[in-house]
Amino acid sequence: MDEKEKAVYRVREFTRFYMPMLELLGNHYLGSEYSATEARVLFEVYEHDGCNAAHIASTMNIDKSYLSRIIKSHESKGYLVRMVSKTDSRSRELHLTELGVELTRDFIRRSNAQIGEILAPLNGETCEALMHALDTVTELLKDCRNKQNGLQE
Amino acid sequence: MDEKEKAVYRVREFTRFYMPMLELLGNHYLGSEYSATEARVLFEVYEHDGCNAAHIASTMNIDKSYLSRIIKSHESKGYLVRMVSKTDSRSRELHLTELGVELTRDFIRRSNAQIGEILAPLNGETCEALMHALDTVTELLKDCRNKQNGLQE
DNA sequence: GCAAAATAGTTGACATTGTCCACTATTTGA
DNA sequence: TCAAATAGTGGACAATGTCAACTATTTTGC
Repeated sequence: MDEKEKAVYRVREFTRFYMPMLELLGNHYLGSEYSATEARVLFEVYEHDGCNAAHIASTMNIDKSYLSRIIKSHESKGYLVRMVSKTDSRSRELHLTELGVELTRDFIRRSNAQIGEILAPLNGETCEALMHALDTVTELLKDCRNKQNGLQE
Repeated sequence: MDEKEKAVYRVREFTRFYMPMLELLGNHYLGSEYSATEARVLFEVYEHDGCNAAHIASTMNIDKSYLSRIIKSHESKGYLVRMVSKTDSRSRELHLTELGVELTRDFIRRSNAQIGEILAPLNGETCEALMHALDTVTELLKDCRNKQNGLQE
């Protein structure tokens, strides 16, 4: 097993450990009454106010008809509003309502609380170490991605 | 924002980056015709030959009736066999068939290939760095878990 | 040893989640 | 200006997951 194979094995092993640890598996978002997909749609609009369904469908990689229904449901619950775009009347700009913003922020709070609970035993030093290690992983993987895109594009 | 809050934020940020990077979202396992759940069941039996459904249900945290049907389906496709346990006749030991082992190994090969492709630009040195960083993250998070379980149990 | 509780697994009914295809309306582009 | 592309909707359906009831065992407490 050479270095590269070891690293691949290690990434797989890490993933198997990391995902269940953060309870990222399963369908309900942080034990809320909303599915992970429903929550992510709200999150997407929260972060990209005024985006349209096509944007969400492509970034989340989900079916547009499915998304259409999720958006409809969010609208009916008063979490977001749709406004016909002025530049393209096929497209509707999505905006969270105050209620939707509240709900989304509550998701974020709960997610923070959950992770905060997991990290509770860390002290200043180990916090630093964790963040540093996460930075390293992120940098290395981003480098990989950039180099590959650089070659292809 | 204190150290702890920074770390929590950093973990969330990392997760948002890491999961899509490895294409861990979505329902099909590595573009196969099997769902992630179906594949994970095979994987579980592959790693724990002779385990029973209860073991899988608890480690995967899925409904036993759902699992019962997945196992039935795997059996009907010839991927595994069930044998009544000699020590507990309520329980059935699960064993992959040769075909099931083949399929599972193929999943692992494909997963390795996929991750290998992502890691392709790494060299010996950066491989080491990545593995070391993953080890650090794993250790720190495991410590958190152990300390918390230590307090509770 | 025995009744009650717990456990392994199955099944039916159902709810949720996601996919596929056809369709309208609009915009883009040759 | 007309064909192709894009945004979004809706119907039909398939896949995925949940809940409760049930049988057959095993374990537990007495």
